[in-house]
Amino acid sequence: MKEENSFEAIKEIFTEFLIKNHHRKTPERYAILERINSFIGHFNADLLYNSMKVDYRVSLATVYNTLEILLDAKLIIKHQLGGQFAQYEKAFGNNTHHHLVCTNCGKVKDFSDKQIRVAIQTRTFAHFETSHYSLYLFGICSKCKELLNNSENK
Amino acid sequence: MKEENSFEAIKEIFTEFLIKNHHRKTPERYAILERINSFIGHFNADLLYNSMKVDYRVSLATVYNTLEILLDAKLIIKHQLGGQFAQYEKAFGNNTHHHLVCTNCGKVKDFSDKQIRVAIQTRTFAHFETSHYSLYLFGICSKCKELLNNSENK
DNA sequence: TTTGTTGCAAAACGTTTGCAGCCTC
DNA sequence: GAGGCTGCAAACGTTTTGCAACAAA
Repeated sequence: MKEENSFEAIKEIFTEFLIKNHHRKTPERYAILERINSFIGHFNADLLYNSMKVDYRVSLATVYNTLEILLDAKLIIKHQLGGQFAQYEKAFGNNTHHHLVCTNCGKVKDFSDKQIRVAIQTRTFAHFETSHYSLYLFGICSKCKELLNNSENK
Repeated sequence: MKEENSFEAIKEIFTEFLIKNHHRKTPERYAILERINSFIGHFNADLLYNSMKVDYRVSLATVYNTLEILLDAKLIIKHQLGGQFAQYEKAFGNNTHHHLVCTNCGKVKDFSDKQIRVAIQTRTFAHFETSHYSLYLFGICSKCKELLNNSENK
């Protein structure tokens, strides 16, 4: 029940952002926001575009355009990890977390750690005003470790 | 005096890495390592290539190839920040640090914080073996803040 | 009516790859 | 001499752009 309401609230935030920045409230933009809301975890522009195409006529250019606006509105977060393509993530509904990135398969998992979060958030700087942060731990996930061990022992 | 010696040590580490991994010790690879050693702070592949071109005949492909090897040898670190291109950084001669990234001008500054470092390094996971990490704090640097304030007060 | 937004396709960008010749080993 | 490495240029995949038609304001 709460889910339904909170997405309505997100749409409202988006609408307000569009009005304030003199952007138009096009159906494509709301359709994309809605699709993003249905995603769990990370996604990329291509995944989003292909998922839209199934039941909604929209161009890749519009997808990128809308992602840019959602980024400005701080409704999504952008990650630049592998190098090949950017990954995105909802910034609503999930609290601050950190990322485990497998350097073998590229998969990203989230975790929370209060001690780390507090250590970072309490740090201030004389000549820098922090707005947000990203923490990535790189390594090997258990699934890949198993695979690598097996291939070595053959 | 220490500088000279330590770079000789770096070259030796590189040589050992090349031998161990059955790579050839080509003059291009050493020339690139030497140029990287002369850099202060972050650099990218294009900057490195253009800097080499001035006095050394080398192709962009070789630059990328060598960066890949140096990455494997853990002599450099790769950052994916803006999205457009990758940035690199020497991993020798400077200890672990974190990054302040200005979202206005894109400049990157380093800082160290023992409390943050310890909090991250002591965290372990049941299904993930951490090898290294990256922490980026995004915000506005004092120079940009001044500029933005001025333009608002006009 | 104005002008921001759309879809489409072509272009741009950093990076990777294929290949013939070269040079370590 | 064998095969890894080089330079060159073409190819790659993601993202951006130019443009005419469209539709929100």
